[in-house]
Amino acid sequence: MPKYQKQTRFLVAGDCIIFGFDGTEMKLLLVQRSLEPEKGKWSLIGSFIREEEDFDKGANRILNAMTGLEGVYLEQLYAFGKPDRDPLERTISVTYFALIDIHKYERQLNRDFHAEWFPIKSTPRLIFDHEQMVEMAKKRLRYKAAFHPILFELLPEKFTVPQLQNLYEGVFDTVFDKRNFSRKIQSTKLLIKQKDKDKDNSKKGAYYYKLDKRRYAANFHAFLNFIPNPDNIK
Amino acid sequence: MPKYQKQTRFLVAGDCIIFGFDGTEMKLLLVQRSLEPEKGKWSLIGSFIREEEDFDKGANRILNAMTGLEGVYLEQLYAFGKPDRDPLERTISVTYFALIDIHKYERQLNRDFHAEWFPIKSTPRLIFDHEQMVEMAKKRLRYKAAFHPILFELLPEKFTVPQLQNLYEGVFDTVFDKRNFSRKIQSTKLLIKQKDKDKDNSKKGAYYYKLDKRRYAANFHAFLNFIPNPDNIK
DNA sequence: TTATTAAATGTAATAATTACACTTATTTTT
DNA sequence: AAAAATAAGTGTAATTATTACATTTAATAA
Repeated sequence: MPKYQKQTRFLVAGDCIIFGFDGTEMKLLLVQRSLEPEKGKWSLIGSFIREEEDFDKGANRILNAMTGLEGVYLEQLYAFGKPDRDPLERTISVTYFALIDIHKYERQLNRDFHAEWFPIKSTPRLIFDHEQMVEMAKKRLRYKAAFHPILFELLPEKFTVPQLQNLYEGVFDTVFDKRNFSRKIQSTKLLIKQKDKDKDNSKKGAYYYKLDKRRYAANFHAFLNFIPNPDNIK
Repeated sequence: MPKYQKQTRFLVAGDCIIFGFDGTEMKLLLVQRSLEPEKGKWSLIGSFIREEEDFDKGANRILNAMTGLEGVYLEQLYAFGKPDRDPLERTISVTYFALIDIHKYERQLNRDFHAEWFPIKSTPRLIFDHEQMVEMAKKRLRYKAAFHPILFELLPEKFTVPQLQNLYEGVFDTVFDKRNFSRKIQSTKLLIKQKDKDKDNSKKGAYYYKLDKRRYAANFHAFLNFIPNPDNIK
């Protein structure tokens, strides 16, 4: 192992795969790249990691600059490092995936970038290896959601059981029996029923629920096996 | 987002958390560091990533240099990037965990390093953030092993059911009922019973089994929920 | 008032998990 | 040669979780 002095140093970027849910389908927040190469093409949101910040901090900075949000669910996904992934110069990308309540997103916060939500089922071509990153993020999200109540991070404070089911169905790209789904979700005791209903999506209206945040924090790890077989589904 | 030219470049290392199983307990392969800072202290096996290689290739190179092995199970764990994790100069570490058949390891392959197997329950102090890396690797291994038949990677070609149970008990730091364990492992149909027995560990002897590699490859993802609740165990 | 829509709810059959104890093969001891 | 010791190997019943499946209800629109 040689001395530090002889080693090559690399550019390191942070890229964020940002998921949102509009009540009906899963979406991905993308931007049009503002610099060469590939200027104007669709891209994940990213930036170079700065000298004094770690990856978590960098990812939070990137996310905040683009959405104005703080305290968002953010998890390191993978480090991508093919030597030629950026044709201009070798750049490592440490990727994070984020789950945000789409309603809290402030449109066009950052005037320098054109950002847009795309349904995950119809995303545009992305630069470099960003499509591979998105695929990996989708897979990781499925996995995590099969074992932990992570998808609540995508919902507003008040939501209905049918909305929740839509969300799970979107993530797992399947349909669930609503009686079984309801029983299973209720058995977690994470939901607190509200007095009022959402009347926008049906005549009868569906009761609103709130997440029991205390239980959520306490049971996050104990939620395992919500979806028995995420790989086998469908 | 600024131009590439203004950005800082960082050193990037690959570090490997290498697990082995000696038939009785889980072990970790560590080396005494050969360069300053912290020269002579125990450390994970690592090296700087080279200009032309990606992380997977780097991790394989590191592993091969230290053990002589190829085609080993190797999986990216996490990218560690605290600015001060290496006091000499900021260095990113992309970590990998490896599962090897300890019997295939050739002792003192590399004369430059003093490498040693430690029981995972009694490892020495490690340099930098390497202990944190090991903790994360242990946790990831548990998770993965709860859902996929990954632990076979640690076993020799022929092994007995009691050995396999020891392995699972070591990884999950618990004990299982041997009747239930045996039934569950047999139900996967991944084991092929041999005619001969291992007589070293008991008077009666335990039948050897081999892994059905075809089924293993085909069902790796479908093995889910072998251990229902890895977090809750014990 | 009737038709329409989506929400809410229960039960029986099947499958998976758990708890639990004795017999067997072999070697070691007396 | 018999008895003791050791770990391997095996079965069953009780409990719990999962699946499959259809009707009623509340509210609005026609």
